[in-house]
Amino acid sequence: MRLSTNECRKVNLQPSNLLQPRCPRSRASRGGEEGRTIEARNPLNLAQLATWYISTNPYIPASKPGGRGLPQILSPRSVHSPTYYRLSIATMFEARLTSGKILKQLIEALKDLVQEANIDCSDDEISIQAMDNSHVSLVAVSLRSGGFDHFRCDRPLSLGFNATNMGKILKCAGNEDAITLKAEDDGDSLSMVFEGPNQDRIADFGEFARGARGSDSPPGSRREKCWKIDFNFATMRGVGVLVVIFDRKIYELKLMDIDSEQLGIPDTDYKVTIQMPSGEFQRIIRDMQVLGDTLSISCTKEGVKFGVQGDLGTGNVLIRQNAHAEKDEDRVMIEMEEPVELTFALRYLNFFTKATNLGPTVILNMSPDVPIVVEYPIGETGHIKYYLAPKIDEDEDED
Amino acid sequence: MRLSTNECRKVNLQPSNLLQPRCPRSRASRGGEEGRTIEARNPLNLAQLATWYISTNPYIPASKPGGRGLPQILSPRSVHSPTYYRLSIATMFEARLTSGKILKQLIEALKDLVQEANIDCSDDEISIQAMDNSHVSLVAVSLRSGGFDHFRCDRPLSLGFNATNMGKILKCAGNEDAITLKAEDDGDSLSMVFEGPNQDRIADFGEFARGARGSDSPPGSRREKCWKIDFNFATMRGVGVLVVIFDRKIYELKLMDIDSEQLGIPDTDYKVTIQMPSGEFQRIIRDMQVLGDTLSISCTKEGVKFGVQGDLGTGNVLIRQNAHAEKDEDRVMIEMEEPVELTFALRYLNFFTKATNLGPTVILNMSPDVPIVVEYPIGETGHIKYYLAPKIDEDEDED
DNA sequence: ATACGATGGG
DNA sequence: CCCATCGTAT
Repeated sequence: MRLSTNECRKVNLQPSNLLQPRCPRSRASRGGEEGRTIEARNPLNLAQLATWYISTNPYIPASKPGGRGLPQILSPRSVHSPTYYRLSIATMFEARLTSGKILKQLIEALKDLVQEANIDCSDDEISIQAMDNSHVSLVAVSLRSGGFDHFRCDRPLSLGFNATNMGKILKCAGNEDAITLKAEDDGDSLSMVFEGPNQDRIADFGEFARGARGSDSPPGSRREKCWKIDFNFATMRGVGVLVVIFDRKIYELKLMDIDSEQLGIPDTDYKVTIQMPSGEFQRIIRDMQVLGDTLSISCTKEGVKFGVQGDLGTGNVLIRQNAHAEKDEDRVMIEMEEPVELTFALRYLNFFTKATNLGPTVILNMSPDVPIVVEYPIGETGHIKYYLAPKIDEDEDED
Repeated sequence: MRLSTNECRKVNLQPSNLLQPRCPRSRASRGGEEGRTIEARNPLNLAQLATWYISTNPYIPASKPGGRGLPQILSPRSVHSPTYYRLSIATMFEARLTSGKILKQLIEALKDLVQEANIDCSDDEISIQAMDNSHVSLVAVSLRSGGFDHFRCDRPLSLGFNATNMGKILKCAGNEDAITLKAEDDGDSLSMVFEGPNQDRIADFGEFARGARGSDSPPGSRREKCWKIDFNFATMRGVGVLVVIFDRKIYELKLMDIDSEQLGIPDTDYKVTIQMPSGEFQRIIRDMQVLGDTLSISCTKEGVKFGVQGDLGTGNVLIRQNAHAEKDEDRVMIEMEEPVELTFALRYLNFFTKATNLGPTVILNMSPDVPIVVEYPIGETGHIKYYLAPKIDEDEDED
């Protein structure tokens, strides 16, 4: 495939520095893949090509015999030789999170509540929306593309997954692993690539070439002169480097078609908004469950009162505004237009607190007679929100 | 209610500095409560009043609509204005432990052995005495009033509780929480108030007043001018301050009537008294259980010998006097009038070691043919003692 | 199989 | 004193 003039401009290359296509545009036998072979006249151009490639296609899948999409460096006698590049551009969706832990925790925060859901990928975010199995509560996840190291989504994609199974696979990722999600438009599986921390060897382009030499095919093989290397891209000391991946795990999760019932999530203004430490909220929910199964949350100017009544006795926790705690995460901030008191099933609130580890803070939004929103912000670029309708007040019940 | 001259003296106020009662003595509708409204001429007097109030009534319950016992500051235009105080003096029993952990551990040390018991409150101590469920052993707790931050018991009170349920509620307290117990004479529940550490905002009286202003009722309400604040009292840098409580949990445990079988606990002189590290004793009991279910404890001039026999083999641990260990808690001290050897069911001794965390030391008292006393001192002002009758010697059995 | 509590180690 | 891992209990 010929690099367009525009592409050459992006990568700051003169078209005259490229040996243009050896291979004509072609479709590989599997999966709508295209191959590129591009020859650069010198290592600088190779670097520029790599930069461009990575910027548009951050994840390069691992080598498989007969595999596809593998960038190959063909016969580079040295970095000073022109180098051929074949690039896969078949990937429709690809997103890399350095902090794979977030993904692990997100699925943990879902899977008790939801069995199956769609991951909806667009060019600016990943989102998940689903009702819980008993259709009592609703959960909505959003991770905006800016929160990823690399993000590419050629067109909107809906990936139906089983949360339990995804949880099982994600348990195979270390907490420190970077996780790359990858799916193709017509695929029936989601690739999850786990890369261990501190296990990458960093090489500049020279070392990269030497490293590549080391991963040569066995002597005498027909492909002896065919160089392959798995790499990822990073910027270090302001200089582009190639990172040789030493530890890579690839899992493929089977996907399924799931009816995406469109969930009407109102974007109401709420009468009260409470921000508090997520751990404290979790503790309150856990403690209250000892005494009963229904929690009342009452917000007044005095603070937020959590109350429960049961056979053993009653519990009441009062949290007061504390907007100036030393640590941000210890702050309790209450915005109130008018007092609100609602009651909820503790069972579901307890499910919600599975998200506690996603961040130091939880935000509760309440208005009379509408579902509470329990929101856990995820860094600066995402959130998981749970919606739960209040129990009907007994008095109203009698009406 | 008028402050008596004596009360004024206690609080170091001249009666002339008080604006005496606006409200006549009255009884609230619920629970035999009395209201006081006292006006002080200046903030210093307010401070003195607070001191006095707190010293006699350390816990101030949270505000409830129409509730009782809430101290109210009425219309304090500034701290320089006279301030009205309404005080609850209905509480019959109230005791505050800064180290709530002690209470948590005490109940943990009871609940495997005893299902229900009475907390007996008198003006100089809290005590619990009960036989275990199978009436084999006996446990006796004493916490003297001096061990509490505040202690008030207007008249003796017997509070029948379920140990499992109290344990559940105490698990809702943090290990660092201060715990206040509170009961009323005619009540059927025990209030347990947990206050977190370092979550109080400390305000001098000026700030206190400003803080109060912020918690005003909604504009236009009838109570617009009625100021409420929950507070506690502390001494900081030698100066009295009011501490605004930011985090307060109130649990009410249902109480029950329990027959208090009067337990004849002999206060014998024992032939041997052994003091040793509680952790070491716990370890011995645990290890001995591996080999058998009966432990012999034999105290001679050589030291204390713990022995067990079973199918797997036998175990023997000898503890020698070591009265001069570097740390007090490592000391082993044996006082012996005459050698004693007794055998006990390990099952019960193991229950007793649930109290290990209450202190570094355990004291064993033994005489021939009478129950052993396993005592865990609690600080300087309390203890938990377990009594267990020795097994009848087989030889005697055969006689 | 999953979910919570308890315990042990950092 | 908090976290993580293990073990139990549903």
